[in-house]
Amino acid sequence: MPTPTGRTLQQFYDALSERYGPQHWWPAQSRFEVLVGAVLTQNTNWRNVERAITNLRDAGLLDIARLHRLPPTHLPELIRPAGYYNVKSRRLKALIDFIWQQYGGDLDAMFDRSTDELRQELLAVKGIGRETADSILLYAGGHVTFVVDAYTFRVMSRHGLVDEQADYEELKELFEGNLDRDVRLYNEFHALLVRVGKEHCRRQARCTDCPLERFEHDPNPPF
DNA sequence: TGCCAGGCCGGGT
DNA sequence: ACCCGGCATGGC
Repeated sequence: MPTPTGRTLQQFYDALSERYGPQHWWPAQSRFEVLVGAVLTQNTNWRNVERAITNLRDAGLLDIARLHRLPPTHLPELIRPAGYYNVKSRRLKALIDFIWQQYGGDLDAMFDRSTDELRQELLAVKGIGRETADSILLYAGGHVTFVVDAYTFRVMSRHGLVDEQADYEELKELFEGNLDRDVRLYNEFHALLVRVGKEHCRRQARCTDCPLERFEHDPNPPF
């Protein structure tokens, strides 16, 4: 995709990739753990999510069948460190119930579905929004769907690369429409955006020592 | 100490 | 179609 400035989203990715190297996302030991983490990390520091996941692992509950059998009243205390533990318990339960009823608890069967169909089904589950659905699709299912999150918004808008008021689907389509359809690329790109967001793009601070400065304030946004 | 962290929902305008 | 309050812990 040539542009007026000669830069592409791929080059934007290259700049990040060169600076940080591979991110090895999603940080999990199984696909099911990705689903759990995707729900637990909603508006929450990943460090706190890790504590909750450790609790589940220690209890032998990082397993869809066991978690499905677990009385719902036991879940909040286990995931307490992740915050919002009451709502997240219901959301996790709703997700597991959905997989149980629609796919007999079989993740392979679930991910056999087409990306669009499965995305719609996941979005119909209470507590599963767009980012959570896309994270599950990409990082657990290996589906080619771009994940947008708060960091994506912040990093891209801070550097004048998207309109401040762009919404989720708009930003998602920007990436999907200007990159090769490649799971590895989508995986790495989103992880890198989180990385640079964490290190250089805090909410109430100007970006510092950012590898993306050469993309900034371009009167002719490259994409 | 107050602000922040890999959202989402439901109700109100 | 937006806008907002609620949800909650732990780190800095």
